[in-house]
Amino acid sequence: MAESLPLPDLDPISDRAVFRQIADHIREAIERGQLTEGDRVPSEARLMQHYGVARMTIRNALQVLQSEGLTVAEHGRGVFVRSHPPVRRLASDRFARRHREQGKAAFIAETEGAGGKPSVDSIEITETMPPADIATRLQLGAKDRVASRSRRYLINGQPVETAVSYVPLEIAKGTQIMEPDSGPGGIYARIEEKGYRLDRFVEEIKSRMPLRHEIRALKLAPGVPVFHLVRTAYAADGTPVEVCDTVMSSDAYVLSYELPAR
Amino acid sequence: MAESLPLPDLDPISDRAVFRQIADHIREAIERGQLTEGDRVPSEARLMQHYGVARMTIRNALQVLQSEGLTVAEHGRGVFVRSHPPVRRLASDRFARRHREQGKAAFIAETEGAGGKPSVDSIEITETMPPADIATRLQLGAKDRVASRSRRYLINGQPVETAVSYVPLEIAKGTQIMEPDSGPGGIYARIEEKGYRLDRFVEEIKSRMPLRHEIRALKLAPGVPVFHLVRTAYAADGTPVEVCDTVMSSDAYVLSYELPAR
DNA sequence: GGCGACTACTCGTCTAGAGGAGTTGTGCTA
DNA sequence: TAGCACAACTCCTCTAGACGAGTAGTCGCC
Repeated sequence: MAESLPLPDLDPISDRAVFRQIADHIREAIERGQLTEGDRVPSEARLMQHYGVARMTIRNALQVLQSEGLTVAEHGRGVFVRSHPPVRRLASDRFARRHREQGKAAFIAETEGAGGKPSVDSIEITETMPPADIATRLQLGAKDRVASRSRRYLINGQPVETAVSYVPLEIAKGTQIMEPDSGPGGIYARIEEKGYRLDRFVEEIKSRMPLRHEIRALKLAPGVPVFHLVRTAYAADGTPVEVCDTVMSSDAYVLSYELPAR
Repeated sequence: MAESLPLPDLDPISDRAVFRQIADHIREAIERGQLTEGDRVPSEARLMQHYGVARMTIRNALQVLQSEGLTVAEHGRGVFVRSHPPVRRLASDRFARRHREQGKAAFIAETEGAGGKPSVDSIEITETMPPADIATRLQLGAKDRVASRSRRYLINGQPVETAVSYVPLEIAKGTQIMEPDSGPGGIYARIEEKGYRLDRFVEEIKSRMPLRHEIRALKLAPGVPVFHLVRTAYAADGTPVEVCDTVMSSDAYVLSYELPAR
């Protein structure tokens, strides 16, 4: 290869499809470090020449790597090895009361702690009927309404998470929960001020490929899955007081939990 | 469509690529429930006829859906809407001491509780040098060796998880940890018998697309991401006594954690 | 020096074919 | 009736082109 990337030739005996063999070669170059983050993969034209195959065969190979999340194609520039930005921890004490008492919302505290610049975006507050699964989690009746707060979180300008919180209207009404700025300590602080002492949270985590609107909202590269996390907050008497439905770029997060051995 | 699936026509004005429009149509049919789990998507030939486009264009559209995890192609049979098998919870009390005292390993207890048939597979026990990140987590020196137990978990014969546990050799030596059957209550019970009272676990979760060997080992459908979970077990004095590195099909699991509000 | 046009290179989309291989049902044969 | 051969249908791989559109560097003009 003129670009000094030594790709092997095709194995004419193998019954592995040609485009897969080519994908294998490039993948191995990445795994061996011959191509690293941000490097450009040889162009389609070069690869066609090297392997002596049709363009569609090369494109199939590149498609494999892209859907594995190893590369990104940039129109007019080339195909590049994906960079894996430093990940951020979601510590399991992120909802500790002491943080609320210091007036910091979890996301802000956490991001600043990791040396990033947090920002929040697209805040929308509405009064609506909750989706059925949210209503179930909040133990609401068929006619009960909720306040929903949706927003998008960014670190250094890069979107990493979208979230929608649902709070029974009865609790949210007349508080700063209904306003874009939910005040010091965030909505959990407001809920506690209303007399509901928070007792525990339950988080349920799924992992899946993003839907189209999620790819847009989080500017996800192809082949990056998302965490879909639903957190329910319970008051001391066992009543659920909030459900937060969040979708996170799996690139940006390592989730961390501590479990007692009891 | 002869198959009674009413797909709209292409929008000749839209500047959205034809193959994307076609993917959109099929995706919407799935989302609206016109095509449900296990249903066959109209064949390439039918779609070519319906839309009046070339075969590669149809294949591109189907490729989009496949990489979104919505469909699976079966050679010689057709393209089918993926089924999402019932998911299983990983309750946050799965490592509670009471379970160990009842003699059940976490996986067995949990799966039977959910009405599934658990089995374990490919158990291999070796004495080796641990990978660097594992050594760090176990706070081992450069020459310390570990016992590694790798195995694969199945539910009703379907592989769902691979796991490798690393235990410092000093702890594992001479115990049932070195044998395929680690005895009642699993290796945590053995570690406690050796005098290390387990205090807490820390779990770190990433989500990513599977590597090739993981696709094979877990029989993953295309477009299914995996959870990569690393759990470290700490004794009461703060010493790490085990690290377990597991890769789970995101299809088979919803992870669930409970956090105190402290 | 600054700016715009041009050009070479990149990936994106699409066409129109080809042969291959796996699956399934039909219908004939033994 | 059991079993096998075959046909029809499916998706898989690959070729050889076409045009479009985004990017970036060069070069000449003002």
